[in-house]
This record gives sequence, structure tokens and C-alpha cells, in this order.
Amino acid sequence: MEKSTQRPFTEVVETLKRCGLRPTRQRMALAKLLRDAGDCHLTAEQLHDLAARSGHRISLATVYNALHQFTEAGLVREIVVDSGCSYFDTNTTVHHHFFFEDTRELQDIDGDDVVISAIPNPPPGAKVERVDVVIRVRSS
Amino acid sequence: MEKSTQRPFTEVVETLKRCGLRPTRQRMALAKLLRDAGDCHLTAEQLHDLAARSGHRISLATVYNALHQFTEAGLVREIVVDSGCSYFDTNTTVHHHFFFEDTRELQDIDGDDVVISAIPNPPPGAKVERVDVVIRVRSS
DNA sequence: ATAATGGTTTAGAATTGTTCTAAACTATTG
DNA sequence: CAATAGTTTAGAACAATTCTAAACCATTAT
Repeated sequence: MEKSTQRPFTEVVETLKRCGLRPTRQRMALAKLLRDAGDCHLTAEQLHDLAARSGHRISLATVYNALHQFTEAGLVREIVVDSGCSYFDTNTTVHHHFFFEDTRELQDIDGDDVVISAIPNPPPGAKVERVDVVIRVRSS
Repeated sequence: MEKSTQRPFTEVVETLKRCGLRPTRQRMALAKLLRDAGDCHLTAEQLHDLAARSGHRISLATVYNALHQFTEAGLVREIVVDSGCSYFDTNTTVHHHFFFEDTRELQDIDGDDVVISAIPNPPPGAKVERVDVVIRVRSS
């Protein structure tokens, strides 16, 4: 257990408040875990386990709730590449992904490393939410 | 009911055989429906309904089996954009998609309309299977 | 402080999309 | 035409996720 995982409670509390979320015990624990995890891609189940392993008994339903709220608030990003399980990405900057179909794992690709020089206009009335590039690779 | 939906049995039969799949009643029906549907994105459930509506009583398990075999054979493409439900795309040429998050519907983008001028090399040992570009849009 | 208020958490049930199973069936081969 | 091996099927099983309603707790007003 390092200092950074202990300390800036205030930071996390502020972040939550800014998003209109009550800084409850569970949300603070999850937000802190995500922040300290660095750039990574977790499923709800994995975050649930991570919380358990660091001593927090948080129900899976709460993890789902929190992840959706965090997604809504822009603190994490939901990535759908694998039917039947969502990944939540702690890296919210513009970037893309390799997806390893064998291991079902994601790897970040820096936003600058993918150059999209032309995309069509969305149909009238539609607003572009984001552009996802997924490079599907296979090791075998 | 048009001629094209009736006639070229042989074509569908040949296609299936070429893929090493026995041309069974069910597979022929599904293959024909998909061919006649033109470029579209169907879930297993939707194809199952479509089959039912055109008079084929095919079990959902068979639809799943067939779709996976067709995917394996390159006759359709599986698209994952929505956690908890796969789309199967009858358009197997190089192209990309708009995804309407409100209606959960896909729309093709011609391959030429998206120019990706740089993508990073995959990690050593990994072979690029394909590059998916999904433009997520929202109408509201 | 304390109580009232209303958002939050929880276990467990429910739901949904998909896969599995084992028995019945059918296309192919000899 | 019989044997064989692949296919289909209904229904059970499964996994990820959502729902439910009761217990809980952060906040606000007292």
C-alpha cells in the first residue's frame, strides 16, 4: 500500500462532487482504485474483484451503478469490442485500441498514432459522439 | 415474393458446399434470406423472426449455429458495437459504420469514405485481422 | 446535535442474449 | 438401402447485466 493510494481523499471527493455524485464510501473506494490503476481496461467483474482484494466488500450491483455513473460523468469510457462483456477504460483522452481476440484483451493506441484523414458527415440531425478505431489482431 | 427469392437454389447450394457446409434445408433458407436481404445488419433474433415470417420454423440455436458458420466462412461479418447483442452484416466488403446509439442501429459507410492514413504496427507476433471504424452518433 | 429526507447500497431474483446437451433427424456414402 | 456422421431441436444452462424493495447513510433543515 502506497501513499498515493491513501492520501488525496479530497481530490476524489471533489471529483465526485463536481459530477453531482455523493462521495459515498463505495464510490470513493472505486474512484480511488480506478485512479490508482493507471491506464487500463477493466470489466465490472474485474473491478469488483480488485475492490474485494483491497479489502472493500462492495456489491456487484454497486460496481455496475458506479461504472455507469462514472461513464456518464466522463471519468471512464465504456468500450464495446466483445459481445457479452463491457470494458471500462480509465484513459479518457482521445485514443484507440488493439483488441487481441485470443486473450480478449485491449491495448491502447495513442491518438496520434492513428490518422483518420477523412470521415463522412453524419446524417442530418445526428451528432458525432466519438470515433472508435479498433484494430483486431490475433496472435496464433 | 420475387423470382430471385425463389430461383437460384443452385447458387446457394454451391456457396454452402464451397464452404464445406452441408446444404441443409435450414442453412439454405437462412443463406437465401440473407442474400435477398441486401446489405443489412441483423441480430440472430431478427434473422430468426425473419425466417419465421417467411414460413421457416427454424430453432434459434440453429440460427446461431448457422450465423457462426457463415461468419467463419466469410459469408457474413460479425459486428460488435453494443454490449449484449451481436449484429451480423451481410456486406462483407471493406467498409465501416455509423452506430446510432439511440436506436441501436448500424449504417454502412463505404470503405472509400473513411481514409486512415496511418495505423501503428501490431505488436510482434500479432496479425491484423481487421480494422473497424465505428462512428457513434446520437440523434437527440 | 438530531431528525427528517431522499439518494445509495445490497442480496437476491429476474432478464437477456447466447451456448450447451442429448436425443431425434437427415444428407451423404458405401 | 443401410450405415455413418453431420445437423437440428427443445429446453436447460450460463454469463453478464439489470431490477427490486428493504436497509442504509449522506445531507439538510431543525
